[in-house]
Amino acid sequence: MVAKILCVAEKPSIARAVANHLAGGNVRTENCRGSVYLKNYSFDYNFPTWGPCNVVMTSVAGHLNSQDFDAQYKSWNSCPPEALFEARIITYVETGKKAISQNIERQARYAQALFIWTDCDREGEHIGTEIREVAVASNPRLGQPGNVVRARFSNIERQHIIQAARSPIALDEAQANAVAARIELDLRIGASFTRMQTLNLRPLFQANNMGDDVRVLSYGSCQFPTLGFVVEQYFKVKTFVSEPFWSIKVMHTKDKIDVTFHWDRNHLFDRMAVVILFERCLAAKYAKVTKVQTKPASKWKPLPLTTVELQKMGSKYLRMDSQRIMHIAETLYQKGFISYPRTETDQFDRGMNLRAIVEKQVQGPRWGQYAQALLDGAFSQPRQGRNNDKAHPPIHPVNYVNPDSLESDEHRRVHEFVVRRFLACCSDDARGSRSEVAIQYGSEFFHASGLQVLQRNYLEVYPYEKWTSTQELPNFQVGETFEPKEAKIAEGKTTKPGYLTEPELIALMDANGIGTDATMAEHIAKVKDRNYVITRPRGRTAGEDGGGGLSEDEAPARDTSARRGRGRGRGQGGRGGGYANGRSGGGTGVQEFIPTTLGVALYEGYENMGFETSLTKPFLRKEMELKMKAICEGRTTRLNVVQESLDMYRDVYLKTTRRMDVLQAACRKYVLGQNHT
DNA sequence: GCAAGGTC
Repeated sequence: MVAKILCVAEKPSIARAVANHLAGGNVRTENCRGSVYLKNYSFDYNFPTWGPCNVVMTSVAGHLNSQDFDAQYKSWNSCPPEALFEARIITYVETGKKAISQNIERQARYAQALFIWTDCDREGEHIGTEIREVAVASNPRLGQPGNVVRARFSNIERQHIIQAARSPIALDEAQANAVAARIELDLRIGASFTRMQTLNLRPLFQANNMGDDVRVLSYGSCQFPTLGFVVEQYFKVKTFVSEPFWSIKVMHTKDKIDVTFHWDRNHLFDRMAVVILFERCLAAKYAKVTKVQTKPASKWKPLPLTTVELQKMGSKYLRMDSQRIMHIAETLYQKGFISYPRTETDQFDRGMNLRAIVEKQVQGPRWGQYAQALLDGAFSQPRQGRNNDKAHPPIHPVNYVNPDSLESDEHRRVHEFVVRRFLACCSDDARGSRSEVAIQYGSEFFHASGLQVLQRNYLEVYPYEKWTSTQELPNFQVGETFEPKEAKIAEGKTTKPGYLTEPELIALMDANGIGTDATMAEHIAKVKDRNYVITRPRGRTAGEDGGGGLSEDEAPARDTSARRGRGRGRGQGGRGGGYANGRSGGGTGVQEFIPTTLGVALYEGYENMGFETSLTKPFLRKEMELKMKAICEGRTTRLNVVQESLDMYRDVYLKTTRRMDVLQAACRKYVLGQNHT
């Protein structure tokens, strides 16, 4: 008798890819009843484990189950919010997912084995247990040991998939348990704190006709740290005090070329000290060349594209916010133009045929010639980053599409970026030569440097980065002495930092483990939606609005309408710049984040309570991550982690309600313009 | 009406 095997992937795209690889062209495709995008693929395959089989390959679409509190807790007035720390949680399949779970029930009924093909990460392991639960309920025989297995795969190259099909392993229960703990904690803590905050603070706003601004005062383990980053930068801007500093500059002209030598000490904050050192320079009268050096310099090509990098680059150069970028990347993916857009991987698998992907871009009107040049010999293997999520390759174009056929300019910009980034990855680093001249003048040392760009290489196809030659340095010889044309003390001052921009916020979230590649943009959108922060386009230059504007360090934003046209550029770096290709015009497009009075009030309120572990800082989320890791490694259990964490949050919750006056005072201070004390 | 995580 031929065995029937049911395979279930995490998403339709994986089901399709795996089915095509295993079926070798002989596959029957059926629509899944009640779902427009789910397909069932039937084919025959000879698994070493089960012999010749009839296979049905299908998928879910992410998590199958949802969880919520028992119906009796539904109303916000049904119980004190802290009851949600213990309230019974029910797990159910949402209406929209019924068709998916029914499909698995039907297909599992006569299967001898269930072969799970979810992503090989923690969430994938948990989704695997959800699939198993549905399948075993429909066909208890699958519950026998060894009848539910999973595939171990880290990309969808043919050979790799076939290898995975031949060597199934067991689901990792520990990883699934870690996720179950996260789900429970996020729900209990999020819901209880959200209700508590809303019920206690909203009346304050309503009494002052600000009820419309405050629908829900939500708390979430990702929302609050995200808000915290924005508020902390706001305070840095607000409390910034400019400090004067002084430096020495030495100017000279040789071979009709003007050079400025910069002080090795950069600058000092003590004017008298600078004056004394400066006088020693003048007293020496002659400067002596101590070093002349010309050495190769290169600017490295970018790493293969991850989701976080796409969002950072996009919000910096493509004039869209991260949520918009992800939405567009998703549609490009679904149409088959780019690979899966949610990936942490910044290394291409060695076995991947990158030249074949480059070849598809040869017909592109704007970058086709460049792609052809890569194929004609300029191709260079991409750099390897340090991240690999073992589930997806870096984001890359998979098929050629004529940009003019894409539905909007935003789609064209995101698509063009993905293509150009990929081609840049497959190119050589930019090459140049850097010359340096160092001099001693009195007791002090100075230097000048010049850059000549010799081969632009990847920069030709990647206009988002700049690397330009500077004026060449005159010819100096070591040991040569000269009397500088001019030397002077230059005065400067430290410049005010800017508010957080979207790429900076994403970088902070990424570094602190707040959210995942797929959810960061949602958390940012959420704190905007909650009226905790607003965004506005970053102004172009200091003092541009020519007076009359509000000063930089006034109160935080009070409404949701962004005030335009003020603000100043950052002192150093990170200015976003314009989109290259001569299309920069009109503003940099990068958005900056400013907390609202409400956002500052929540932040300050919790800070003023003086808890050891602040809710507005990323440590708690980090701790949860560590605990999940401990579950995965068998050092603790799901039950332990849930109990421990709930005990801790219960404690914070209790302290918060006891000191609700502090939180309320902060709200009054910022939102209602009243002083507390 | 609450969270964060998958995914369409």
